[in-house]
Amino acid sequence: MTADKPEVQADDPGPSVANLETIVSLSKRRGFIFPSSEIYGGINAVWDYGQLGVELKNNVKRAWWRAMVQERTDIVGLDASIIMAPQVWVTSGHVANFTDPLVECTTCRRRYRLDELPGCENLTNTELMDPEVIDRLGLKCPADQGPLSAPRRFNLMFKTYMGPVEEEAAQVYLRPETAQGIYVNFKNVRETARKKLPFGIAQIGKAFRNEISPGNFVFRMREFEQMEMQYFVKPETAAAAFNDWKPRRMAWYVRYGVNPARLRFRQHRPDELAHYAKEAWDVEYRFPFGWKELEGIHNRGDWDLGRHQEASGENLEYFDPATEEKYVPWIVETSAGGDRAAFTFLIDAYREEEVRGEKRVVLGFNPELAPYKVAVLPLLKKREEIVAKCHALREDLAQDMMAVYDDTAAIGKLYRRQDEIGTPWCVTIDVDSLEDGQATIRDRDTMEQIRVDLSQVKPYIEERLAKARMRPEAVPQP
RNA sequence: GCGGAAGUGGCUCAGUUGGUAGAGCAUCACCUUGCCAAGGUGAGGGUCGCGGGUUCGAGUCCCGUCUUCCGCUCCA
Repeated sequence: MTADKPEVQADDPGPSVANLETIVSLSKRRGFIFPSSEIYGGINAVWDYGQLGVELKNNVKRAWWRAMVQERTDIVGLDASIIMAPQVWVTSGHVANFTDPLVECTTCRRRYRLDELPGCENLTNTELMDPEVIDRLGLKCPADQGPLSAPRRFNLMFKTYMGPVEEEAAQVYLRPETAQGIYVNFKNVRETARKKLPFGIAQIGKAFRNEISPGNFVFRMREFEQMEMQYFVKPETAAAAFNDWKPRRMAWYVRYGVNPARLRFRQHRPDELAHYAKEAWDVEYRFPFGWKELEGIHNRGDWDLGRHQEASGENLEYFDPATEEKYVPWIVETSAGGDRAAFTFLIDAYREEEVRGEKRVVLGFNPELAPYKVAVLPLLKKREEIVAKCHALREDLAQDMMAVYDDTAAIGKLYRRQDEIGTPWCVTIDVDSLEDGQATIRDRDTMEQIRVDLSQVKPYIEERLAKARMRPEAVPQP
């Protein structure tokens, strides 16, 4: 393992497992994340985003899209379908590698397709999955004669049927990764977007995997969102492109508030490289349950386009007008988890503070990611003029940002409610406001209060939001 | 997939040797207060994860199942 940072950051361990339990409970209590289908007992490794969670996640996706598409001239977006031609998954290698009964040698860890071992060629599906089949047929590891595990089917891909009849011919898969949707559209985009190499295609979308070990809240789910960008380059420049994207991707998390001390890179060892990868690094975050992958940056070479070109018969080469060369582009991929990113921002924003002996939880989101940007609160809800001004202000703010009104508690409690869900600013209208036309803006992080004219509330917040989006070059490097 | 632990109102939990459920917080209403989780009164909300079984009677015992967490395994 190669790490750019030491294994332990004693000075900043980040949220603990106990904090995580608080976060999970808060997520449920305030409406960030719920177990899916909870009234029926839930379903394994699937979660739903509630009224606050959907805002957070949408903001995360928007922030990613901003960095990948909006701010760049060389990357365009795409939204490919979840159901693709089954042949795609044959070409990609997913069908061959993840739908078969596998057995593993318990000593050398080699894996075999059971139906390819001598004497097993004609076994039925039922026989192939019989736990006793190894003993019954006296099977041993072909390499070292070690004992074999019971057969296990790696049903990575979700299957369903297209059309009215459930038959083998109509079987389709829910995509286990979004990348293939980009590869199969490479030719379409290249022809219509008028981009010269190097250029990229970015996509955010759902993917589905029958993970063997899901868990850790929303860290590993069976239905999840990927945020992927495939960058197509001239083969000789792939290494340089890789080295450009690698730090850029870690900086994105820092840009939106993740503590750099809780981020690191980890390079894949040669023996753990995926079949398509020439080089692979992960951006890892220090979760309460350990350092875990947030995002992978992979040099995929020409593996994908080459395979699709061969299998489809379509010419996927790029003609370079400058050099008059023709070649299959190489791909540098950045593949992030949308749910993991949202989870990371949630965890990293967590902090506990003590105010006059009372403990309170604050989610210190970057304002761009906060579900609500501003809460408008009346100091006195008895005064109709105050309430009316609050509603008018909220309505005006809501034209441009998520803004909420709340009057169902004393002001101190209203503030803390907003702190707990990470609202960066609260605007309070009081009796004086009726006279001087000013309101109080209270900052979640500094607890400072400033008094501004009502007409200046929105410009003030918009200016602060713009600052929260800090240009990439202004972001401190991890 | 294996082993362990746990599932009781939105959250955190209590429920004695089986006798058809409580607390705190939260929520809502009203009164009071008015700049950092104030106080008072009241209200709503649970067939105790789900399904069977034993029993006159099960949150409490038995079986199955689902879900979550921990460990192992696994991990494109």
